[in-house]
Amino acid sequence: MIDMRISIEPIVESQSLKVRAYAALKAAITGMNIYDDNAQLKLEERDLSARFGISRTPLREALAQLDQEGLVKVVARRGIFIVRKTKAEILDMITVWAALESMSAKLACTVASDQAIAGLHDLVDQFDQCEVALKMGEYSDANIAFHQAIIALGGNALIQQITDGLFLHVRAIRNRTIFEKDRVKRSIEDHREIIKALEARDANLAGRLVCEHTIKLKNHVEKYVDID
Amino acid sequence: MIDMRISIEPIVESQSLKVRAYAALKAAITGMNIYDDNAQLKLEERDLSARFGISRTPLREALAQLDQEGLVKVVARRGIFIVRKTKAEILDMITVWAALESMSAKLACTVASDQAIAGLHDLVDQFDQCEVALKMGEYSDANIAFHQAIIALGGNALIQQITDGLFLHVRAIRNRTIFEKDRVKRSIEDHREIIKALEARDANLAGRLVCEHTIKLKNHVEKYVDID
DNA sequence: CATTGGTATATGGTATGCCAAATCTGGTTG
DNA sequence: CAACCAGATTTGGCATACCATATACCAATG
Repeated sequence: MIDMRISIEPIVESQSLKVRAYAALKAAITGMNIYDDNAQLKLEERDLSARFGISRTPLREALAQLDQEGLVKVVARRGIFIVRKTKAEILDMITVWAALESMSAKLACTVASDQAIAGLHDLVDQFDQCEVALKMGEYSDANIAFHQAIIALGGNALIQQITDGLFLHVRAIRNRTIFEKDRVKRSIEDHREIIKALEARDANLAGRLVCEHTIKLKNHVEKYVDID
Repeated sequence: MIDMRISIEPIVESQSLKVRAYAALKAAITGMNIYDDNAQLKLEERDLSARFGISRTPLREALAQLDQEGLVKVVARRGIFIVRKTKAEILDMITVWAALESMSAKLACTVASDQAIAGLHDLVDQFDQCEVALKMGEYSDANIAFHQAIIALGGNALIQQITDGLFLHVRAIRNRTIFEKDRVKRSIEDHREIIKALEARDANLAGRLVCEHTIKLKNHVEKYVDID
């Protein structure tokens, strides 16, 4: 018997103002180069609520969430400030990234399908093209996309959630990162080796390679990125 | 010349009501056995604000923060619910724990002082006494204290922050965890070996031992803990 | 002119009230 | 008796007004 019910989409449950304000603010903050010297880092509740056309209450809740995530800092009777992470904090984040992606790679060796692993090749190829383009931004995004893919293969939702937050911050310093063609080339080689290890289902090797690869980035940032 | 200035302590800047409400709620929630079958899992804003003697606004902000941390879930026009993590989520948490503590152990091999590492022996000894007491609660707390100590040795503040949040949830299921004397004994042996590896500054070994040790816990929880 | 103390303003924190949707309750109806 | 409907109640979302304090500005003072 044919299903006679008309197809009903649930009415777009318009998200709460808080959620929408949160998304808008997060997009705005992560979209700007906060590490530029002339970046505007101060915000005001009343100004923002007026510009969003909502009251301060849901806006404050969105700001509180961003505060907890470390993107802004709300100071009583002073203002709301977009947070620039210190170099030490960025290095700590990359360390966490290394640990979690390494674990994901190990997990992927048992849980990921051959097909899913094979999909990584495309990402490396895109990455390779960015190398030609020699643009830091695209390079960085393609690089992060590859690592997010490995993390997704591990199937641990919490790791994905944590690292998504980290990537936001690491991404923000890319304009402060020296672009070296050699480093990109070596990076691509690393990626190809990682894929090989995953395909061989060699958990120890994959975990080690991923960790070492990200620690290389950490060392690079430590040496060549100048923030604070 | 004597310093004639009177000694002035900065006035204790009383924290905001939001912060205090957050702390009180968090303590209350983590202090109760939310996995007990007859646990009260529903809260109400107005009831809580009345009992705390504050208005709903700061209370709501505290609840929103707990919501983001995953301790409660605020549902519009339904209520506020204390969140019971699913078994899969707990397992994911333990996996993250394993990855981050393993990384901390590796870091500790280079950054921790001999003295700091030596301090771990005391924790194992306390742990050993808890074995005699055969109480799940004390065992669990002493166990977590040991692992937090290793994480502290790594010196990565972000890892500490993330794992502190995880331990809250893992701690909450301890009453659902079967207490096995054999497991405790093997656990203590593991701990002593981990200390040895740290003292030998063998980063690879320490990292591996810590990871394997926590994965054992994960497997134990997977097999013997019944929640959901 | 430099210093100092008061005052106005800016700005995040808090209290309160209303709104809309979900739920509950009691009675009506077939 | 079951199904159902309407109004009352519950409850989180939101807007608004007021509060307290950090800062800026200005006048009084030497």
